[in-house]
Amino acid sequence: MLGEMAQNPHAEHLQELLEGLNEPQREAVTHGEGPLLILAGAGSGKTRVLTHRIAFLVFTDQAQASEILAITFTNKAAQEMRGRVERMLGHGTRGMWLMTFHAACARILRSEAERLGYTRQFTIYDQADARRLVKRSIEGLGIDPKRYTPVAIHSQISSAKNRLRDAKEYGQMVGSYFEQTVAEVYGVYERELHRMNAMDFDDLLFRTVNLLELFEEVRERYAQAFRHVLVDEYQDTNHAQYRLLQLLTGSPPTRGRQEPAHGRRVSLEGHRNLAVVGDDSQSIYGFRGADVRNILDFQEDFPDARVVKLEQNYRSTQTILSAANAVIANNRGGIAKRLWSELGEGEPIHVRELEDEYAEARFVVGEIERLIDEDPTHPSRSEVAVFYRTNAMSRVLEDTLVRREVAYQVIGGTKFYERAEIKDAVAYLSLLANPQDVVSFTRVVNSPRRGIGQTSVGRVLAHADTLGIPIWEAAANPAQVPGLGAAAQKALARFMGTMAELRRSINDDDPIPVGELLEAVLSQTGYVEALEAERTIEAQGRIENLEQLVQVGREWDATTEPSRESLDSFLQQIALMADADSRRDGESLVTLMTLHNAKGLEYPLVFVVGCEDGVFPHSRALDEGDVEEERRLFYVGVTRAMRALYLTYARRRSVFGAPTAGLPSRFLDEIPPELTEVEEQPARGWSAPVSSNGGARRRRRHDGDIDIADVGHDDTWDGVDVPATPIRAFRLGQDVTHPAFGEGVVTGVEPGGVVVVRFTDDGSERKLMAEYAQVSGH
DNA sequence: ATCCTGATTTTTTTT
DNA sequence: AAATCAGGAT
Repeated sequence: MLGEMAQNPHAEHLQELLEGLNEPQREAVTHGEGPLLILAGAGSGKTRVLTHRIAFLVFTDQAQASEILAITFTNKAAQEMRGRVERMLGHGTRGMWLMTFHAACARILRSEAERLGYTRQFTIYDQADARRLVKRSIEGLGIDPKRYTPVAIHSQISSAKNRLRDAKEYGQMVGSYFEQTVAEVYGVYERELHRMNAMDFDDLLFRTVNLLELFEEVRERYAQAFRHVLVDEYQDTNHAQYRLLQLLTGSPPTRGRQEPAHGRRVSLEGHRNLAVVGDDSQSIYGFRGADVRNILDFQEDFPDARVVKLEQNYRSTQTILSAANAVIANNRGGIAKRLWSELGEGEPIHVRELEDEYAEARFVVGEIERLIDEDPTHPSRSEVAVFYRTNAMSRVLEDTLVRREVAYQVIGGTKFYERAEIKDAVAYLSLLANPQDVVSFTRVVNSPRRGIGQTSVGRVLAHADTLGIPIWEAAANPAQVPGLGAAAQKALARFMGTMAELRRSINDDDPIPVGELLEAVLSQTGYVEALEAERTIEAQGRIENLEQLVQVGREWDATTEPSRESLDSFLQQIALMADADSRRDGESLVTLMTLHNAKGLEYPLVFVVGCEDGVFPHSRALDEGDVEEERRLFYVGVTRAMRALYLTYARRRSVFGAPTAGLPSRFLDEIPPELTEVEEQPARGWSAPVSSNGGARRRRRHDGDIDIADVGHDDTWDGVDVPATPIRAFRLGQDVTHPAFGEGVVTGVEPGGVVVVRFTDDGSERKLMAEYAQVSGH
């Protein structure tokens, strides 16, 4: 290898490339042909290894840029990795396939779609679209969607697809009435998708596997095109992805655990140049079909695989690592590894008990402010991250951050592309691109309202069904639709006239840029006009969102040649966009996200809130006995922290609006006490008005206040029993304090325990449930 | 066809 | 507490 390097024209680059890598890292980077397993503990520099390896392969002429397929977990990660590789190579990497599994599959399918009976304009349905279609399939079969919810059935179908089982195969192995129902729905759903020229997320993987299994020449073509395949986050791959890698790299003979043969057997000869990177301790996507065994069994799959373990951590203090090691040791099995760091002990892990989620948020924000102002290193807000188990938990944090005027960003939750107006606009484009797209049609046909209601839409759908024609064709001839009223006919004709005109602009020889098309759609369909007519702040916000979308379209046009294709790929990109992709760094914003979204990231200062049993580990995981995945998630959270780690829990937290008592997470007990610094709040009565020193000041109850109910456990303070959450009666004109909204005055008391409060902070008037809202009187 | 209201559900986590 | 949904009124 060294001799090879000496003669290499890129020799100086190579040397530079290997400098600063530790021994195992270097081994992984310079590994030549054949299978390679990199077991990369958290913070051990795996992205570095991946990017350096890609550059190494190119510099040593083992692969052209275009011969590399590198799979990452998010588009953002792919983007970042591409940037790094380009800097190392000193030139662009056009032609290198550096993307997510889903994006790579969509791209392959785009060019081979006809072989599977699709057109290249096929639509990609997201979860919500897919669910809607599942619901329709259920109803179409005359099954009560109350009995079996679309969510439950879709999740069964999804996991079947991840296991590469089609409806027929699924139907052959049903073991319960529920599964029998799923099998029937699955069959209808499958047919409907195909008829609509549409695929859901799982199909992207499944259909690509189908394609490669059915057409040996296609498989060969791609297998040869990708001389080197690299996969990041291998511990979170599912069976379909595993099979896909087999097909591309010519992988192991059938493994014992493998799913029963389906489709035809393909000989799996290939170059076997597969390098996977992962950490079984960070496998956190089991719920979505990820199978840790893929990484655990890699050495069985490839007995000749080179295995490299990266155990030196360059990210965190030894204290943080020791805590992580101790916690994860409670999981059984797994690949033994011991993370260590040269960064010194650092500060202890801060564990804090707070009264409720509001106190918790106040503590977190207060601590962030304190650190930014007082810490000698003067960290920027961008160095701070707050993690939580579920998206809903961001709300209280956000309220507090807004009130204290701390700039922040939230990753996830309601995504930009999931907002109704954005989905509508995109659905218009989808329907224009794919005239068979029934889901988009039903979404936009009466949005804005044009007098085409459910019944009329149903008639058009049924008509298209019976004739077996695309929905566009059925709708374009309203007179032929049986039973359609005169008014509906007219409205539909008018709508389809507009659509036909728009469609002409994309089929022209001189195709319209995406940005312009979007603008044309929004104005000609009357969408923006309808919003303007609403004259509400909300509608104004929607219009602004749409303007943003048009801007995204324009940016797309700036980087893409206008062609019929560009609309298709624009739609594909939007469909596969993830929350994590919107992350901005270096903008001095505190970052809020779920623990799942935190994978692969690092921050100097990390807060993990809601460390309570039932919250984290999540109660549902406890029910299902899957604490180990939750523990891995905790492990992921802890190992994101570089310098300081705060773990907080609340004694009381509102769940579904009802106060619930909580106990510290079992994971906290698993951290050796000598690594922590614990501060427990003195027990406190109820949520008293925030005193500026944050102290727990006991408030006296008002004479005449009536407790309607006692909720939660009793706490003791000063030896006096105080109900945890007393419910009180409110009087008009009374001054009150709300933990999130601040000071206010009661302007109304309504039946059913509702109080109306006008808040001084923002002048807003809000109706609050006295029973649940944490309002305290003065 | 559309709007309103009361009931019911929602919280795992996401490409 | 908020969002979604179904059923009924207009």
